[in-house]
Amino acid sequence: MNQGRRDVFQAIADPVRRDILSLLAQQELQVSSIADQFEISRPAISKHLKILNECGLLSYQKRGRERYCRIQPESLKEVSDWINTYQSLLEDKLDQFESYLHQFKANQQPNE
Amino acid sequence: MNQGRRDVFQAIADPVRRDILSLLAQQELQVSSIADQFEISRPAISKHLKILNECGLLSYQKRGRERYCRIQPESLKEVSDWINTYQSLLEDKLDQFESYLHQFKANQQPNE
DNA sequence: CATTTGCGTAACCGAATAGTTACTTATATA
DNA sequence: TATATAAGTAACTATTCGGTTACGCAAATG
Repeated sequence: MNQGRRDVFQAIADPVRRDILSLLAQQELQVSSIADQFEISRPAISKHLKILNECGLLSYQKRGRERYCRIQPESLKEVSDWINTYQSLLEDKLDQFESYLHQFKANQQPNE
Repeated sequence: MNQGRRDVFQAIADPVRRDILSLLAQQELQVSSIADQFEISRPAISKHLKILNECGLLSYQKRGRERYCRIQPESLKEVSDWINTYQSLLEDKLDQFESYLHQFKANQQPNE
């Protein structure tokens, strides 16, 4: 799991981390409440949380001996922006599909 | 780099693969033209292409001895959809920031 | 037809990943 | 104050990843 400055693309590559984020989208949770939702050990969860924290997707707030985790979705903007650079390509594809449909329909009902 | 059914989240986690996609967003390219753009070896590029292909982000078209690669952006929808489930959270954050700004402005100019 | 070119595959390697168990520290509680 | 609980850290392990070099094969070309 490891060290160093973290990349949000890599952080969301792991399905466990995506699941953690989706839990936290509903509500703040302390570490062990998160761990309860998974088969893997608590230390493993701790490491995932650390990674999410290091790339800015998660913040901690300590209350007593508990550590509450909150999702910090702003970093997802980086991914969102990246995806958006392909938006026009995606739309072209949709357009192509649309005109295919149109063509198909025209062929089905040639007298329309 | 390995086997099995591929995950688009993992595919885009690697910066080289993201760079390949951005090259292909401009134009179709054959394998060695792609490899020319990178420091790493052609076999390494081949493996990256294979991964992109396995998760549906890239298609091949063979012409003679050349193999042309085309981006297939539809699979990005999966990521896009996932991001969108956090869109409301992101907007809340923006709202919070906005009302913070509003508050700030109000405090700066109390007689407005 | 010999050679070059384009490209995939195999075998290998070091580093990173994701998990484990064992331990420690700090806070809360009986 | 002794004990239980929350959670991080260390050390270790197996697997995956991203790269390499060496090789093979099919298509183009001299």
